[in-house]
Amino acid sequence: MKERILGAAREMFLRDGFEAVSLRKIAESIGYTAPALYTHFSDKEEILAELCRRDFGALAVQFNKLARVADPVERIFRSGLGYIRFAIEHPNHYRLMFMTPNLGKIAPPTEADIEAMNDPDQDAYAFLRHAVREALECGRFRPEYKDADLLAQTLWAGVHGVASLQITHGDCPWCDWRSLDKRSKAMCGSMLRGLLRNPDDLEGLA
Amino acid sequence: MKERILGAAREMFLRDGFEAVSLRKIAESIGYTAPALYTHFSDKEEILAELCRRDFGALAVQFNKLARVADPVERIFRSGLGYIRFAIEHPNHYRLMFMTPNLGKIAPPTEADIEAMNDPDQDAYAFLRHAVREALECGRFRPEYKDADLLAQTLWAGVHGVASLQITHGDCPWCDWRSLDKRSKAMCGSMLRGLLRNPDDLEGLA
DNA sequence: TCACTTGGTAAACACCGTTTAGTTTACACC
DNA sequence: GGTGTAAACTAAACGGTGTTTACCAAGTGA
Repeated sequence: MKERILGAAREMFLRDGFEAVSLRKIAESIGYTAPALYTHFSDKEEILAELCRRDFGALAVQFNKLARVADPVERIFRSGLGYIRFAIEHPNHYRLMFMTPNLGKIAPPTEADIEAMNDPDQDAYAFLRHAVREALECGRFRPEYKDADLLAQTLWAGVHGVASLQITHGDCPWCDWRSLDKRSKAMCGSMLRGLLRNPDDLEGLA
Repeated sequence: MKERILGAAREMFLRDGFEAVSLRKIAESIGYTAPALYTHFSDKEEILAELCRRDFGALAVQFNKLARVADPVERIFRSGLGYIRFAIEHPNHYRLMFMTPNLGKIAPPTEADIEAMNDPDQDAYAFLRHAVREALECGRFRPEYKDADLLAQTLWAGVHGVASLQITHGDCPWCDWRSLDKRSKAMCGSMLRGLLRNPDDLEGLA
């Protein structure tokens, strides 16, 4: 039934990418025929959307394991590096979740979703925002930065930029890339130092 | 002939996106039939690649007009904001050029391309690297940052992150985005300040 | 027993990128 | 001038796609 479809679809999407997987192949791999999928999903994109909804939580779990550090600034720094590593280790998964503009048409979040969105254990963005808020409350950031959401969104954009450029153009012969490790640390280091009230807080991390 | 194909393809790609445009529609719009395109291009992606090759230069031109500022740090800051604005004003164009992983298979750059790649007037990345190098030579950056390419790539990734997240998830009901303007300035401001030897250099820009 | 829903199939529709075969055109060469 | 050849184009087809339609079989409640 529904779970088998999602399982097969996830495996194939992650291995071959969204566009390379056809409904016929998904159906065949679990012994069904293509139109059968339409009794459970309204179209191909809804399968993708359902997978994304579920896997956002999994990313957050990995996040929490990865970055249980007392100091919020160090936690943000490590989260950034971990985020990029996650993206590069699961490029198709990452592309599915953060580089495909198909979430605009999915249903708006339910109340349960909103609750999960605010739980740092279930949502990676909430995890980041929580750390930012902690650092803000300790007065670690410069006084002109007060909005935890703005800062979290900016930090997220920074690591997303490194990750997505690597995924789409990492092997482009036109680009003379520095190593991904250097770029990741330069991004997390420079962005964070630019936010900090005392730039020396970053000593020993970069 | 070839120019008419490219002209029609550019217009349709930018209006409807790469996947939504079929070879038949391109051909029909200029009075040809689909297989005729294969006389001039080996496949659909080659049309895209040729368009990208040409339009990279146009972006650089817009860049040069936009940011003729003496101070290299201010120039970098303004370039970043201009870059994001360009991306958001031409989202399909931007997606074509920087968010589609199809440039790996196009031919490696020729000698003329390499020359253009190093000319700040013709290549936006060279423009950015040139400004970074200038700032480096003036001793504006912290001593641990010495590699102009690494810094240029990091700055590029930062603005690309803001732009691409806005394009793919800008109207996502799950995300409670701050304004694009705030996010752009927070990105360029924090990243640049984190690189600067004297953070006060940024006063009056943000 | 009978209506009705559920979950599936086979066939078809309208496309897609691409290939093949054949046709027209123009131009170089003996 | 006749002829061979290459280029530019078309009509038809191939295999594939997401999706719809029509139909069918099993289960369920009245």
